Amino acid sequence: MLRDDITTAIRGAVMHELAAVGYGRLSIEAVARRAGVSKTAIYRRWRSKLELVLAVVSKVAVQRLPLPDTGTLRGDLEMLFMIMSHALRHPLASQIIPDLLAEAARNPEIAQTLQSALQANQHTIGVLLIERAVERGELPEGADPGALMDLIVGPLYWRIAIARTPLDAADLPRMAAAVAAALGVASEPHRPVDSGPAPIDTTTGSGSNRS
Amino acid sequence: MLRDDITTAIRGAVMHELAAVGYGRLSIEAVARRAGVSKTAIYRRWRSKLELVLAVVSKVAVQRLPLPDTGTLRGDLEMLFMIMSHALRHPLASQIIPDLLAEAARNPEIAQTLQSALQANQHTIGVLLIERAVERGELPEGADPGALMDLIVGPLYWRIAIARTPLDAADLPRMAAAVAAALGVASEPHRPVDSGPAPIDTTTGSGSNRS
DNA sequence: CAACGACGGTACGGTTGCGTCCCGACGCTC
DNA sequence: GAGCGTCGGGACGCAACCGTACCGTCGTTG
Repeated sequence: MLRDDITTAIRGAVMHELAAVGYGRLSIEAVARRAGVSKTAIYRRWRSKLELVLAVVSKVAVQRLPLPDTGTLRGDLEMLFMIMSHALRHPLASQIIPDLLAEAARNPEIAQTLQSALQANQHTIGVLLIERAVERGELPEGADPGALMDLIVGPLYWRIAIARTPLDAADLPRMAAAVAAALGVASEPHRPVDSGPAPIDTTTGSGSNRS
Repeated sequence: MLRDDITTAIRGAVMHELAAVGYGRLSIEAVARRAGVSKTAIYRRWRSKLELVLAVVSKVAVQRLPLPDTGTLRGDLEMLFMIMSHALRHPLASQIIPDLLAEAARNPEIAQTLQSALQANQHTIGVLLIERAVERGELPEGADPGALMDLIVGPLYWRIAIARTPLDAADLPRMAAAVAAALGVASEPHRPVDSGPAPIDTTTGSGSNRS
């Protein structure tokens, strides 16, 4: 029986090492050093660096985010943003996630693992949040969660993980409101592009308004 | 005098190598091999891997994107999205950019270089696109380009570089419309958050609707 | 209490990359 | 056409890491 405490130490070391040097430069030796463990201990548990990282990351990524129903799309978004920004603020997460996502562009196995993890959360978010909004009448039916996902997670992810501009908690409601508006527009059934320079209805404009 | 053709070959090799293995695993030897050049040729031009990459990337990143005035915020966004998606579709760019952005989280020099490059484009986008919209009356004055940037580039970047879902060109207008709506809401002057579970107006709701 | 089995740790050969040094080749100048 | 300066290429010593084989230890079982 493999000792749990050592397994745990390895897991932690992988996370820290991943954050410190990234997947590309992650070395088994460094993980072993940081964990205060021998390389053999690691090779006994996982066959390769890829397997090790995938296992550790999967274990962490599976943790679902709770997403309470606030009663409104905007409220749900605000809540989601708070949770996301909290999660992405973790120094480990904010370094590991972009790194692995970049690595996923090269390594199909990593891509698939992340895709699965992402898909899980996507369902938490997509199915829950969006379908809730549809049921409330805040979004029209037939809204495609996949297409809306970009609008939901894109801005916050960019802000925190890419631009890394400090994000005041007070900014989240504003962002939530903006995204809610975007979702309204994006999920409208196809409408002809009002060509030309006519002033635009920046709000959801035509149909599909609630209340 | 250093031979230009060799310098060019090195630059190309760096880009390809960067895309293939990422910054973390980029090795001078591999660059030299791919460029069909000796290591000395590289060390004569740059002192280290970091300097090499920064120089090559800076050279590429400086190229500004043209951004014609279409007459409307939505049109400008659509145009911008087309340009961005075109640029991000390049296999090299779509692998190098996320990789370097992830690396920037660890390496301050890379962060600063990218920040500069990003800031340049940010001004192209922010000052041009947003101020144009303000002048047209499509956005209220005092809109903070920095805060709006997340809404503009976040969704498309997420879609192409992170989720890597195929993006139909026909989807861009929809996304542009959605983002335009988001910008309208986000740039509204502060308004009290309607607290509580009262049904929320997911659109811009109260005032400030144009047209 | 003895023997077994599974564990973690150390040591090893092989590989890869770093950064440098030296050499032959090429072009330019007088 | 001879000499000089600069270039690119190959080789070297050094360090890190990979994956494995072997060794001592500990807990368990009969």
